[in-house]
Amino acid sequence: MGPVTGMTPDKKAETPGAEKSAGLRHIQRMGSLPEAVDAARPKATAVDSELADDELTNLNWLHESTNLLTNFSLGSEGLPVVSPLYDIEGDSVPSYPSSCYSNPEKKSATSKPPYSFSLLIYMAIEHSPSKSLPVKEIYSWILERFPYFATAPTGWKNSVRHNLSLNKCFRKVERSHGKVNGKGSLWCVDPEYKPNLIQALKKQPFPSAFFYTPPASPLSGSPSPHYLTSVLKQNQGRSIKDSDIDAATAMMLLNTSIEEGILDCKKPQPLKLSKKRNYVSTFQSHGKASPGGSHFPVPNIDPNEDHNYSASSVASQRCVSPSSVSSLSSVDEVYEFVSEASRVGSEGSEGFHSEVDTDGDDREEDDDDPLADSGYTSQPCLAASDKAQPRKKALEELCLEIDEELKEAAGSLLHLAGISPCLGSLISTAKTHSQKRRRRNDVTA
DNA sequence: TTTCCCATAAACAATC
DNA sequence: TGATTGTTTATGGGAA
Repeated sequence: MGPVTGMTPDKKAETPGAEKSAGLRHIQRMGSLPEAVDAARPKATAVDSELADDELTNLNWLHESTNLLTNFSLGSEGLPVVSPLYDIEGDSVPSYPSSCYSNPEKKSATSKPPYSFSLLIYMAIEHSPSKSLPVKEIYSWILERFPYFATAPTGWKNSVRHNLSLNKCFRKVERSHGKVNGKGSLWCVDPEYKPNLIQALKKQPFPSAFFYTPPASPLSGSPSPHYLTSVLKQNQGRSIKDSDIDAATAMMLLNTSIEEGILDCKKPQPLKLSKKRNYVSTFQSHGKASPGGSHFPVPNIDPNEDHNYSASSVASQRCVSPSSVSSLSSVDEVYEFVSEASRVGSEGSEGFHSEVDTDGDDREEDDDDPLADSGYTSQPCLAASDKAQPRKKALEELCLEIDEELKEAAGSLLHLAGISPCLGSLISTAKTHSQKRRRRNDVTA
């Protein structure tokens, strides 16, 4: 077979519209959880839903998410959250302290990851620095994150390859000439389908631990990741730029960060997640797939048209209306919002410990971890003790640093929320404003 | 019950 | 030659 840089003839044979439809529908289903996981998955309480309704009308979600982002890469026990992609059932990369995952619900490493192969591949590829990986590397990545596959029958590799070949989301790219090792091609995510994959990710049902936030935790009052994913959803149809995708990936990471932070918490109320087949089509060109796909509705790409989601859908499928997200009616509100977000974010970090990579022997890719890209990988934590006084200056610098990161995070989230990029400068200004205010407070304190 | 999605298995060819 | 990679087809289970 000669070098192939595009889709297979089979893929090309389909009409673009049909392909998109197919991709969407397939992705709709990609988040399916295995029964075992589903059984342990929490169901949303009515209160959760109501809160979701209320809170979706303001920017609290962003406020809180900024807080969350502060702890982006910090587990509840100060352990690094290098990746969100561990088995969400609590399995961890062996090199990590098991205490981090000492969850009563923890299952053995034989538990199957709740991600479809498509998502696993997507995450693997997105996690790579070059956003492209050879099959072997994809294997490795999956194995590293999901020990389940270490003991699973080898058929999963076949499935991975099968997915790569059949799934329109993935594209084969030729390795650069002069390659030294390896055979086969690199695989990347087709940008055209990235939004679909992101949507699949954000639709990913999460197990119980994901959504429970202890009231007293620094995440207290934080909206469930669903709030964030709702915002993502709001933008689902837009032409998602790379930055969006990075942010979406960040959200994905955030979700797991939340998980990490709550694994030790009591069992949460169940979260009822419903899935609707609103998208029609398939990534896979199975013979069973409807040919042509002409009868498939065009995927909804208009953020204003949310009819892809049932009004009765759970909070995770609700969208934050653009107006609500953009409800900052004044600069002061923006000031207040950003300032508060930054302040809370900085303070919230107190509850989290220094991120020390206890797993330095593995994954050179950490350097390219999306978390790192987001600037949330590693934030030293200064103990709040008497000794902190001489470190005040350092602490302030740290706060400024964190502020900067928060600003970026907020910017990304605002962008995702559909708020005009012009707000970025506004946020910048607000940031300065908040910093000055904090300094004043420090002085008075 | 039907339809669709997904996982899995298998066969086969091409390439290293 | 064997292993790996990539493609394709078939099939069964689960969910809507």
